[in-house]
Amino acid sequence: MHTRALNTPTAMPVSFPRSERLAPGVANPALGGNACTRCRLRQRCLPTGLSEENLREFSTLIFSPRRVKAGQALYRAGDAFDAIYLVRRGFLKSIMLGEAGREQITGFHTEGDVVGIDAIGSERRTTEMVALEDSEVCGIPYARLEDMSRHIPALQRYLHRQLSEEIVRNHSMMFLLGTMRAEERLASFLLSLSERLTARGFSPSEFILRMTREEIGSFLGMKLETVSRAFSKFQREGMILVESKHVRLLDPEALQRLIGRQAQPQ
Amino acid sequence: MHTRALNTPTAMPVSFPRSERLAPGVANPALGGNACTRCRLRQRCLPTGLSEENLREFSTLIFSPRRVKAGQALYRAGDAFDAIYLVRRGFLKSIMLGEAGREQITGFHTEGDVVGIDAIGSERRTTEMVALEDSEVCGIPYARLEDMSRHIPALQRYLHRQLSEEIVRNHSMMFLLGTMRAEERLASFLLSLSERLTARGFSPSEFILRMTREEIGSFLGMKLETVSRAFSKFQREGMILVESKHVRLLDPEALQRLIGRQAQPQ
DNA sequence: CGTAAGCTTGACAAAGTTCAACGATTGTGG
DNA sequence: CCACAATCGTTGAACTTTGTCAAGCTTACG
Repeated sequence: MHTRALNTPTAMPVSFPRSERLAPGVANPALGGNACTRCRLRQRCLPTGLSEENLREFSTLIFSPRRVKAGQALYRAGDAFDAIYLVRRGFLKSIMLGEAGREQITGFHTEGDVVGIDAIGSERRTTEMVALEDSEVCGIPYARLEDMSRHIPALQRYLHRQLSEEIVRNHSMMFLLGTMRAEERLASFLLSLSERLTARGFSPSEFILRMTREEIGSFLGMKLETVSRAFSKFQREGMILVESKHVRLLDPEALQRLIGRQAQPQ
Repeated sequence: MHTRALNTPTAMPVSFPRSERLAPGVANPALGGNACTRCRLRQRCLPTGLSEENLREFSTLIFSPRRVKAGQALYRAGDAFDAIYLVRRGFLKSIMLGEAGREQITGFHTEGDVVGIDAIGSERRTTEMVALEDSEVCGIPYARLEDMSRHIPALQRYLHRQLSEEIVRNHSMMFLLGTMRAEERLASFLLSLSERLTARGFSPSEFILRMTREEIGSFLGMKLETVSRAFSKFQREGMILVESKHVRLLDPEALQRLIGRQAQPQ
């Protein structure tokens, strides 16, 4: 039935950009110093423009990959902030906790993403990072990264770009939460998910949601029932096919149009 | 009535990042290169822990203060990103523009704040910064700041702290927009405004709003009528006194309680 | 195989928006 | 300096969107 690879943990991407693959499951030679240069994600996660020597030096920074099982936390609010992480495999959510048991998901993260960078400047974590499926991350001790970025300009630029991207993402999220209605939010969510998966070599139109309706709702600032109804409506109107976690976008332009219409001057 | 001296920095062209390309960051003759050490805001806006020498060097980075009149833009979306700014006086809003004329205010800024830092990593501005009252900002060319932060660790830390604070602020905003109801948002807004003003030595309980109801609404993701009604309700219940832009907090604890109650487990 | 978790849907309630009217304030040009 | 226009703020009433509660169904899992 499916002709395209889905974004399941087992499926390999169909057209992985510059596919440079290590046999899946092969243990990373612990701190080999050049582990990164052989990583299948190096195009995506490493700073560009490093010399061979710099790359080797950078490589020594990195902790050997750490596993985080589904449901487990990579870090919790209150933990000391001492490292940022590169997601090597899997899928995670970051959560912000407030008073009265209120909480909100502030992001979903998958392979190639840098996570945990938001705590820079504070001593402790203010958010929590929890795996939604079995995942693997590479830690980079932040103090050493900061040091090293002082004499490797490309690394400094890399760090700043990551921070900047975090800020830009947050801004679009504020925009979404501040100006869009429920259906627009969901449409926007689906399109951006599709975009991110495409950039990783997966099918742009068909994917598996790794999170529950409740988690989508938390992220988008709405209740799970509203998420569910919006999914059903999109399906009824022929824009998507949805069956539980399995989604297929039939008419992305329609979703885009749904977002675009609103509010003209005067 | 203000007196206007035509040969002061006041007369700077509005579009200076584009046209005024020469000598960015050259020490301002009028201010003698150590202007910062004598600035009334130095405790608040400068990096801490700089040696005398470093401080002097940092000082040479800074453009002489530039005025932005109420209603004018410091920069617009699409402008080249080449500097960040320290607000020396006044009050500004940052705006994010979307399709279909949608827009959202993503922040309000006043003296001592660092603004325009969000575009790091991109070539161009993605947001717009507009003065709500006559304001004055000091520009810092970003490229040179990045350079200099390489050999002055305290400066690097300063930069990272600013970025981090931006991220943390954005997260609380996402939390507010994602989990709070209209009245909670407004209460939260008032309390944080009070907090910020207190930190600047103003009265914690009485202040003048520099923005309209519509701007508050845009920031908080609600309509101006809803803002107005919430104000009226707070007043009716004795929590605040409000008369147009003039606000007095009578019972901050009640506002705090209003936010705190909601949602228990199971 | 039974229980828990997740998803969908309906009916109703609550919150927020829209539209409209009107008063107050501000700013501008005569 | 006044008069007029424009902007801003408040409030009511009708309406729309979203949340709440409840039921039933499916799927996952021990």
